[in-house]
Amino acid sequence: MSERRVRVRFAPSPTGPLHIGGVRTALYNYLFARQHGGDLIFRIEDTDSGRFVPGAEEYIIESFRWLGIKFDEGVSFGGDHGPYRQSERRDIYRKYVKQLLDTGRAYIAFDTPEELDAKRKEVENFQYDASTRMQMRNSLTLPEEEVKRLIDEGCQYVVRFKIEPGREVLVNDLIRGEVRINSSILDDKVLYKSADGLPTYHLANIVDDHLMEVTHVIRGEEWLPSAPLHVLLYEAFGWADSMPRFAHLPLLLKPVGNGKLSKRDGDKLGFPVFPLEWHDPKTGEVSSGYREKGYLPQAVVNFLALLGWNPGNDHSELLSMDELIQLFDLSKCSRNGARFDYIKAAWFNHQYLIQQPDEAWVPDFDRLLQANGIQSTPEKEAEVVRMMKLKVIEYTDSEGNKKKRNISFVSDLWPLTRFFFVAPESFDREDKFIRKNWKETTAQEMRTFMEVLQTVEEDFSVESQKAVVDPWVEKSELRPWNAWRICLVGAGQGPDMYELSAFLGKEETLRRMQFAIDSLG
RNA sequence: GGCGCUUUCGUCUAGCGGCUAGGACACAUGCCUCUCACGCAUGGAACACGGGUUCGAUUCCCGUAGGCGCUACCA
Repeated sequence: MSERRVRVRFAPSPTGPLHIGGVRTALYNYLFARQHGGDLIFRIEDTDSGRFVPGAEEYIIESFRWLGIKFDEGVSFGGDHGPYRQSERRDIYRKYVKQLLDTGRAYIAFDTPEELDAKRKEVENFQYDASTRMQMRNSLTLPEEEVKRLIDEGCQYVVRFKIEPGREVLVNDLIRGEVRINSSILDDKVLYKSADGLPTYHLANIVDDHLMEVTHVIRGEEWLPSAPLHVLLYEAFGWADSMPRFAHLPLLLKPVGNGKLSKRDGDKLGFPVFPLEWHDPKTGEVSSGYREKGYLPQAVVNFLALLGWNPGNDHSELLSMDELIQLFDLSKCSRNGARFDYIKAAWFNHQYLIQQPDEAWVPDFDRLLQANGIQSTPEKEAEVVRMMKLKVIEYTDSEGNKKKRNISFVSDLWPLTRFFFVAPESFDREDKFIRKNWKETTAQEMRTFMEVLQTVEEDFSVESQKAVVDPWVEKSELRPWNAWRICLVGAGQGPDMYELSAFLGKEETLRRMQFAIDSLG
């Protein structure tokens, strides 16, 4: 094999938002291209005019921009192998369809979709191939003048690939090894439709990959059955020598149940299957996206990379894009479908989230508070984030060990920070923590404690409180912490009590205590 | 139905003829602590089945069963 520059492509169809499985395919192409110092091409396969969805192309481009997957050429990226939109390459395809027709590798068929449907109903397992094509209405069975007349009359037709039966076709797959199939089971695939003057996927795909000098075709396993057809097409064009290598990736499966991952699964189990939120222009339906759910792009990339590929035992599973590029290896891709584990996806996000600086959280946290009807200031929010990171995300325990909390998304913070902004309105006497920490004598103790707090300086800083409270705690031998926490939080959670009361201020702290005493008695 | 791909803990996987079958997520228990879904420690948990090949199979081959995909004038 000659030393060609590695060129791969990701070629979605703009029929809607980009599925997460497609994202993984693109990612693998990107990793492969980068590792080999090659090019990644972005091609739009819009040969099915009926399924075109406005905005899909822009959505896909924005998704990759967010994820940090960069293309070297293609739609919106430039390059000298264009145009990269298949609907703009009609003349090119026409030329190659003619070549196949002229060399007798393809023929014109006039059978209407209705006729074919009828045939399929009539004959069980009907297939348009060597065994049946001589009974159909095509340029093989009709006289030449008749064919010409039909075309001149504007009769719609398709061009079919004439598959030679009884041949063993070999597909050499980088992941699966040699796959052999007999050409007799292939049907005479439609390559071109006169109705819209566009080729089908198969023809356009081969012509474009050849013209764009693609060296490796890395795509989903759903294409494996048609790979032999593609091999045959390369041969028919006389391009067998420069045929790309194939690699068919395992599919992403539902987290539970049978079948491949679908949009429905995301809705049902509450995780996104699209990188970005998508507003369907036709139905108005909104599908959630990883970005809007609070995922970090590095986490999505890391998680996806490991779904169907693994660098082996000597590596951490936390891998940056650069590390992925270095480690990626097609031959180490697994061959069986991978269930989509959204719980683990959240764990990856946790890992990347806690590495972020405090400031990075504030805008998202602010949005979270606003969504919950809280008016606050950026300074206050930054203070809460600091406290939560200190206590909840990362803190040092009594033995000096660094500890971390399980926050997967900034939005997880709301139930953990609500009490900073909203005073407890009621208390659940059945709550384990409250039952254990609020006894008959507690109300009286809290009253006494309030008197002590009254004497703290008005600034109510942590230091001012400690100066007064610590000695009192030591002398009185009371341990007010848990009961105090009930007063201020209403439950057994939250940061260090001094920090919390300092944040709330003297007035609010005492107010909440009085309320708890009145409520719980 | 036909054709193809596939089969290691619940999940993602390591393993490429000889291992107490390893890791990660999840789960359970314990420790720590003024609370918490963290951290640390510990634990339970897998080679689909049946034949071969071999001194020896999780590993190689063949069946069976299960899973997945394709079977359009969609990609």
